[in-house]
Amino acid sequence: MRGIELDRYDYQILEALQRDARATHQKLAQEVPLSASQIGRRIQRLEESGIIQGYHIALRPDLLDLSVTAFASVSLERHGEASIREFAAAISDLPEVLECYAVAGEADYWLRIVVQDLPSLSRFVMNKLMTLSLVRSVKSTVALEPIKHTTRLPLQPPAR
Amino acid sequence: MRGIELDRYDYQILEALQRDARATHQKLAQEVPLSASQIGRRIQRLEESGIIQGYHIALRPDLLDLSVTAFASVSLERHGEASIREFAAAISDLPEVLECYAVAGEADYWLRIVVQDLPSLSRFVMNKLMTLSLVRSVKSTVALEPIKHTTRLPLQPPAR
DNA sequence: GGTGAAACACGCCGATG
DNA sequence: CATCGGCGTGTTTCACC
Repeated sequence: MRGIELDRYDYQILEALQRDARATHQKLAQEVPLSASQIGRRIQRLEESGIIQGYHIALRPDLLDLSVTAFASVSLERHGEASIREFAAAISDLPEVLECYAVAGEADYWLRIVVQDLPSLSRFVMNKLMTLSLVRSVKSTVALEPIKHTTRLPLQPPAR
Repeated sequence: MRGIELDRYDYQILEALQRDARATHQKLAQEVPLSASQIGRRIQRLEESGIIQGYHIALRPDLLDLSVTAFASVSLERHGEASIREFAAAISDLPEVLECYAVAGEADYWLRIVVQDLPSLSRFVMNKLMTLSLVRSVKSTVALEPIKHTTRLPLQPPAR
């Protein structure tokens, strides 16, 4: 699934936006050797192509009474395509689950969960996760401390 | 570490900004029963208090030649405070590592890694991760498919 | 790539409870 | 006295040339 062709300027724009998503076109024009109007047009193209998915706000969970981050490995009972879709839909409806990936190995899925405190985690795993009909087993681990958390991708600009 | 007191309007603003970080103050004023200028002032306060950490752009990794997401559990040789700080600093310098948490249990740290392809993953783990002096062992797993990925926190608005 | 008009953010004001 | 809405100014964006 390759998108449109990006040149070095597109990559420079993306790098700059990853650093500061609120930079104005004029500010970006100071870093990228293009005019502000060209930068605006390129950003629009990047948005339309889906490369730029959206603009998000980063909140500090600990200041909002969300002090527990946990991980869970989940194994399913069955592995048919319908089961997988059903599980995916159920996970999408759980706001406490911020990330979920299908993985190879011991478990089938891996989740990152954010909740208020340990009792909330317990309630969430017991009442919401394990009660999903397809779930066979859940193994959860509490995060002790966040070391790093970024949304910045390691972009590989073209050599040219 | 509790921050400033937030009322229901602050929560409504945060909810709305989590949905659309580029919403203008006027647009927000249509959802939250406050004037645009008040909303602007509250957002400023939320930024100053650190609750709003920043504004980010969400890029689609698969369209940018970053098709592999992997997870790694890392165990360290020693666990003194200096070792931990050294490891944290080293991880922060690795752009391929997007998330890292200290965890309780079998491993010491858990990482999420994004790279171009499987050979890149192999190179990264072998040459960059395992060569960190403090690392004793690394166990990595490749993500087969992303099911969910959001930055939206499950906010708990006050009852009042 | 540049230029205009419209929309926007932000600081200042008096009013309100 | 903290918080509010309205207004004016400088800035940004976007359609058009």
